[in-house]
Amino acid sequence: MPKSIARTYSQYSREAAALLGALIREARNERKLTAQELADRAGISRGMLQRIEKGNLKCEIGAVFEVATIVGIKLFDADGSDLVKQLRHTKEKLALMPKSVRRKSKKVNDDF
Amino acid sequence: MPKSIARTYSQYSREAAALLGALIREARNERKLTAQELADRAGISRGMLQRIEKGNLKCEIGAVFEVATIVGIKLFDADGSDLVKQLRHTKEKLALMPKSVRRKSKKVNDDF
DNA sequence: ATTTTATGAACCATAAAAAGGCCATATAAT
DNA sequence: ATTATATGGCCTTTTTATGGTTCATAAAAT
Repeated sequence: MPKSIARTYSQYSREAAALLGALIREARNERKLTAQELADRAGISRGMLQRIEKGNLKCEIGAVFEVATIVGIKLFDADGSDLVKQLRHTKEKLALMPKSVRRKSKKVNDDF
Repeated sequence: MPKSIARTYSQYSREAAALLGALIREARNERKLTAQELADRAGISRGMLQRIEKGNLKCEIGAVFEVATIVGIKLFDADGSDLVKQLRHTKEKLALMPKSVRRKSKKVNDDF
């Protein structure tokens, strides 16, 4: 049972969401879409789009990605994107990775 | 009242979430963190982290961002990132943007 | 081999998010 | 100026995602 969680977010996460929201809003305006129109296309409510554009961290990621995609924002664009670069790396290694991880000892490996 | 929505997601959104999840998992393994440990640090449950790593689109974006941040994934990294590039553009323009958008006529401006 | 620990998947109760409506304000068009 | 449309909050109801639990399997340590 979700027991009254008071979630906290790092500043980085907050900024990331706020910036993404601002980017979405700008893209929407450039395309001359009203909030209602974009919300309809994304299959969400207008209030939801408002929260996304404000950078609300509680929005579901699927809704954010959908909206971003519709207005033409590429989270993982072609080949220049740093994330895509990292991911290429990932997918190559993924097949040979063990499914679980165990540290050598119980010593906390807190190296970062 | 939410009227029993069966939300659909674009393939792009699904892939984006799946890739991000895979990236998180790899980063977690590289840092030798167990799912429980990472979940604890992010302030989420282990089940939630599982869903994130699987690319579940219904997870809240704040949780995904937190986890990604903790394992060192930069969504909007320094200055090379394409998103940051776009955002710089955005923030400059933001101040002078109108708050609402109106099209010239009622003709649907569907140019994309 | 045995033991210990990590993961994956399902279930359930409930806190929380989302939709939809409404209204006030703001902006754009006339 | 007036009119029309867009946005931003707030509120209530309904839906859903989340945390917690359990269990089975998988992998690592011993």
